[in-house]
Amino acid sequence: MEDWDLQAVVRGFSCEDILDNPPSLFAPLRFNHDELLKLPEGLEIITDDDLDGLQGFYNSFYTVLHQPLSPKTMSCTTTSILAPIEVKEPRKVPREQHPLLEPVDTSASRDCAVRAVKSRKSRKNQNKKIVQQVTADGLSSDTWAWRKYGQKPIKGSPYPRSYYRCSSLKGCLARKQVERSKSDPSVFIITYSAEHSHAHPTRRSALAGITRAKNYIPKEPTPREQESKTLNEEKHPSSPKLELVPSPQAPSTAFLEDEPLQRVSIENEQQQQPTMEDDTFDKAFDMMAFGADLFPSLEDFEGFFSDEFVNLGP
DNA sequence: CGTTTTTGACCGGCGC
DNA sequence: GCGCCGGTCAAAAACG
Repeated sequence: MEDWDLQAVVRGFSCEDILDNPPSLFAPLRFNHDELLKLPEGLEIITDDDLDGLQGFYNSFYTVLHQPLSPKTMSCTTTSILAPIEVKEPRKVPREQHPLLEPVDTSASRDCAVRAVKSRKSRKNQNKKIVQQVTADGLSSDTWAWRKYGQKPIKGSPYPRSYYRCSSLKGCLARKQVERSKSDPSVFIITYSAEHSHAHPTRRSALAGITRAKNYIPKEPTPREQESKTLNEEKHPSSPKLELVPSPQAPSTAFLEDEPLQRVSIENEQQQQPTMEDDTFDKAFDMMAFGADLFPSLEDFEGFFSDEFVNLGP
């Protein structure tokens, strides 16, 4: 990976930037297997089939949410894998003329994308713990919604440890522990474990962008969508249609403000600090997970894309 | 009334 | 087997 100069390619690539900046949210993305082979993490779960699936899955998003770039603008993406392309003069081109957007098998694409994302998540959930030290008034730098489920006195410390789980989505494995430092009571030690299995609930602009795109597609309301929230959650506990809405309150962190004091360490069997490459791929996979969460079933996925703007056939 | 917090009970891992 | 410890569960209370 030493000779893998992604930095020039991905400089400025930020998940938040992308999600907050609709023109580049789903810029064309080329998954080049030869180049992916040089990446240290995430690669091992990507087979050729997965790669094709990810490519098609991603391109489906791009096709629907943004009009394809002109071939001239597109040419600069041919040697990069994760380059968000600045959209200067977007113009609509027929799908069959687009150099990167090939016919998509929605079933295979979505399955491959979901499989790849889940595989990656399960690996990461087993290994990574992230420890932060924050000031007393700086505990809320993470804007996830947490629910406290326990508190225990800790041997050797006069302060108890509080246990939190993510309250945004049933089944989310994300955990968080908070305890006051015994050596410096003004500092709180936060330990995160596992990862969220859903999109960040506060990515408002991204959701707005998705909503706007979906509004372009006439869609008959399904009986499921007309059910009450309670009934929906009983039948579809992991449905993101409800959970993606920003949580109106996060009591466990509502009193917290400001930025974290510092990141202390990342406890991981394999790596101490995420590299630029790893971080970039994490964000790319976050985007994939965001898409996978948005469409909990294949029916949702195909219903979203099978419209007059996208020709899914060969 | 739905959601979150509190808090004692419970459980599994570990060392002796 | 026993006790300790950390993590989780779940019923009741509190909250908005």
